[in-house]
Amino acid sequence: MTEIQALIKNWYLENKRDLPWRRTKNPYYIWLSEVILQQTRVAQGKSYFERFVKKYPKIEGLASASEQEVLSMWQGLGYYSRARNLHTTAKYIVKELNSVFPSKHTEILALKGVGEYTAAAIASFAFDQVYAVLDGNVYRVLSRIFNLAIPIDTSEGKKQFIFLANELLDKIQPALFNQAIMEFGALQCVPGKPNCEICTLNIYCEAFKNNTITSLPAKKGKPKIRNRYFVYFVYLDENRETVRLRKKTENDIWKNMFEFPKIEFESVEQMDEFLSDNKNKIRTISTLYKHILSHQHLYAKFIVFSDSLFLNSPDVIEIPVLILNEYPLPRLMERYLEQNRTIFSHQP
DNA sequence: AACCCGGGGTA
DNA sequence: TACCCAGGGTT
Repeated sequence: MTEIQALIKNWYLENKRDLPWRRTKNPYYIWLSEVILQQTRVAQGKSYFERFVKKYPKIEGLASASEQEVLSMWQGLGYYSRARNLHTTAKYIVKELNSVFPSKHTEILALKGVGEYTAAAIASFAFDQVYAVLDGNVYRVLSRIFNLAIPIDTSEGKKQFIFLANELLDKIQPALFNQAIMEFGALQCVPGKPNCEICTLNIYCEAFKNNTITSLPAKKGKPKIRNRYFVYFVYLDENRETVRLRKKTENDIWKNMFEFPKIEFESVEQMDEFLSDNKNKIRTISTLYKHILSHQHLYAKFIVFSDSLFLNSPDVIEIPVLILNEYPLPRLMERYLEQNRTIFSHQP
């Protein structure tokens, strides 16, 4: 656990961006930046932050501005209730709190427009208090490191992630660590396909080990379906007596079962391109098989191939067609064999 | 728990 | 297109 903490902090110190709100401990500026960055990318919010700071260097200026002016300053950022709440809170702090930004977590959380995430961010960044931030980045990083597939958009899921976030938080340097884990999520542990090969945490990342990166974090709203495209190579010998199989040892579907050697593609287009490029070596080509799994939709074509590609791979074995049924085969393979008994004349 | 709020970047 | 972004408030 502390090893993971250290790796995240070290990664941050090596890779962090130079951002204006990281150069201050002024709670007013921290708060302003956090509200601007709610559901907003750094690249989009940065110039707005700079303009606000220039126009309202102190919270009194923001408080005495008109709401219309504040909304104009916010124009183009979206989620305009943020601007209204920002203005309301500035007036409240100036008038009721004598312009002193509250430092108690419960008081920060009570401010209009400040929720759990923003309260933890302000408490840690401005006041070095031990509160773990939990934003979209942190959900993604935690779900992957611990391979936690519970949906993040449920109350039970949220509870578990809050627990994990507090567990992993560096209690000595909460501000540094909070910045670090978010930056790590924003730059390295990105949505979609992160480059896990170069990630300094990959040896501790359970999702990387289990090949579940792209399906995390899980959400209840819409289950994430991954589309995959396979071309299977059917190597029948001349007498149709043997065929080649490969044992799937990698962390993936159908681990330790057998299938024909295959190439995977990212899209139908890529798959079709490969097939047309090699059509002179293809003796027969199957129809497109669609195979539905809970989290993946597989699209597969089977080709009888007259080239030695794969034949010398160490993990490809030659199997008599007669004993194919002694090997554990995925249902997709089984479906193909059932529909092609004429090709596999030795199949019962 | 479900819904609303937004503009913009990215694959 | 679909997804996601340093989320929060209301119902």
